[in-house]
Amino acid sequence: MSKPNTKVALIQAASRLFRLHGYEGISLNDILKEINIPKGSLYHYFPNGKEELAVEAIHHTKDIVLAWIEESFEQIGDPVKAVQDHIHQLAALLKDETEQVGFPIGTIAAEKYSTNEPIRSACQTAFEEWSELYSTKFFEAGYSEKQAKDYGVFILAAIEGGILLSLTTKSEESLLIIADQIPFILSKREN
Amino acid sequence: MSKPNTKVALIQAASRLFRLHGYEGISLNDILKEINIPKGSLYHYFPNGKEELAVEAIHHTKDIVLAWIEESFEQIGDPVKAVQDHIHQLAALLKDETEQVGFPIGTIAAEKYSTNEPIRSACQTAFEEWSELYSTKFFEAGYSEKQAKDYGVFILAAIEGGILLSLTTKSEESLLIIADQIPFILSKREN
DNA sequence: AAACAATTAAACCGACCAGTCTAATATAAT
DNA sequence: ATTATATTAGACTGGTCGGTTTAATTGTTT
Repeated sequence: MSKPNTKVALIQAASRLFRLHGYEGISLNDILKEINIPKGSLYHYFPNGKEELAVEAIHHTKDIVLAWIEESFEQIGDPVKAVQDHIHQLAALLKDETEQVGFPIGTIAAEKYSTNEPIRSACQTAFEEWSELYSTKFFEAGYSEKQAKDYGVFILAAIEGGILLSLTTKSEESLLIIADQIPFILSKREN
Repeated sequence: MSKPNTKVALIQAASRLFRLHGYEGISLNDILKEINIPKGSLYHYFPNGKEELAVEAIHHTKDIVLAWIEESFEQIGDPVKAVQDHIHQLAALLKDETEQVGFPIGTIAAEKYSTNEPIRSACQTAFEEWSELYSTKFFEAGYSEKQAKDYGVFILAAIEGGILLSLTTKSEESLLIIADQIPFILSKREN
């Protein structure tokens, strides 16, 4: 009990740095240096080293994003506008040099999906929970069960791709184009 | 002249391995070992080392994908069906263990967009040329200039995101859901 | 065949990697 | 106060990294 602040600080720093540079692009020394913590502490809290820390960092990133999506839906009733709001917030954050969001989960998933099963599994969980959160909101807003599910997957894919394009081109344009298309995608059709 | 087969072999191997494991996930020794080439040859053809090889590998990957998209459009006139065909081929390839497509450009872009300008720039070029190829095809098929451009970006983002989801979840489902939505996205609207 | 350039070959380098280890120190329990 | 436990501290290890260097070899030109 008492104060495992060190463990929390480690997870937060790892979450941020893995988001920005991926799994192989950040060393344990990088993480430790940033928060001034000795290596002994890391291996005390995470006996299985980098992999274990990464899995917990992925869960942490997942929870942050979940809460963030939820917030847009709670503040804005209309699911179409809520998704657009979320994307607009993303675009604004990517522009902001101080806020370094990076490519949440995407980078580490792309790197390790084929070579590290615990990490791939953690990334899958994150994607599934994000997608399911969208689906739940759509279903609650009156979409059919199948449409809610398909749209959840589709919106997540478009946003993930949009973040990657915007980061790579150093421009929010891709994300804004995607936001503009959202109303046409999220229509209640007969099929 | 004559036979710079070694250089081509290096670019092809690098293209494949970077696609699968990213920039930091693959060492020069990994690449050299796979095609049995000594380190001296690599630094003969690529004096600036890993970064220079990566930039050429990115261009190579870009060209492969360009030709591949083009093929779907040439074989199938209707742009909606052509995009669907391309996505279905992608989904099939990801399932096939022998064909290792990985996450073309995406992984290396996600890793290095903020820390290596030559690589970021090469990735941006790839994304732009892919997107513009889609746009050109849409425009030729009668879409308005703005719609053609926006749809090009949107389709690319959705496909990139879909590949990432399918790889991470080890299932073609995400890509198939996206393919099913394509007809509804690519509609000729008044706006 | 002699001279020259292009290419291959691999030993080698300092830097850094994830992970280990032992000791010191703080905190809690008795 | 004393013991036991949790945590901090950082030097250290074997291995791998990207990159360098020098020499051997091949190919081309004359």
